[in-house]
Amino acid sequence: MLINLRHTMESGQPPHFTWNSENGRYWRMLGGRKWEIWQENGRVHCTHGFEKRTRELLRLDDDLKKIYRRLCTDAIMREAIAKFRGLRITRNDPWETLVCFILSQNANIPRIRRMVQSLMINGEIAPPKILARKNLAVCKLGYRCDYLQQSAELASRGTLKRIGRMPYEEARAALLQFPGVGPKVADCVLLFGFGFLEAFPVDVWVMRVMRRWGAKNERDAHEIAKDRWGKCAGYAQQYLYMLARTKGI
DNA sequence: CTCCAGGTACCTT
DNA sequence: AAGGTACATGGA
Repeated sequence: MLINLRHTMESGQPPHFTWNSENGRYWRMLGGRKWEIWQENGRVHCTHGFEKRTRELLRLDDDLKKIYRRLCTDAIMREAIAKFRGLRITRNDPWETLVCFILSQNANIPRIRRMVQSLMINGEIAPPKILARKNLAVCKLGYRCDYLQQSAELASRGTLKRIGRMPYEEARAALLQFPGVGPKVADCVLLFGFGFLEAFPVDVWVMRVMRRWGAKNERDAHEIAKDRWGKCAGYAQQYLYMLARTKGI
């Protein structure tokens, strides 16, 4: 099984904000139990009883080799794949993903992580109904606080459950109705929360790389991504994001 | 002090 | 349909 756990867990995806790194292992609480994941001799291990959830989180059923064959048609992508070989897209809880990326705007990863951690109860992000009426002044969310609480209100009506049953385009339109959710955050939630691998979040880093293919704006970037990578666009995005960040593109 | 950080909402052309 | 700006907060 091809996977690099560190690249996967520490690449700005939701686990980067919701999981803890300790002694070379990763852990979080779920349902009052400690869920631990680690890698030895290439193989992924997890706390007994979490095998199915681990498989889902790390998308171990994705055929990474096949995805690479689709992506590695040019030098930039080949470089990214060589550098971050084994990086996988993760599949996370939609509500937690929505919270992470509403908070992500105009913040860096350490700060996003702090804000997310401040919203946790028993190791899980507080559910919509709680968050909607909780006083979040001590959480230092800045202007994102209103977005979050209004989105929590909307989510508390089962909206995310319904979105989960929609096709990609419809789900995207529905997510854009949430306060504080624009194109970038919507695509992150579609990719990391709902598992749509065709989603292509365009942030400042990805946009910088996409200029190499002639993209002048976000619309261009999406069009190019869809043409070149189709249902693998989400994977392409994650590799380009990591490459841009480490190379300072 | 200024600039920037996995953007969005809102206001002008 | 594009382009510009304010927005809280904290670290460099």
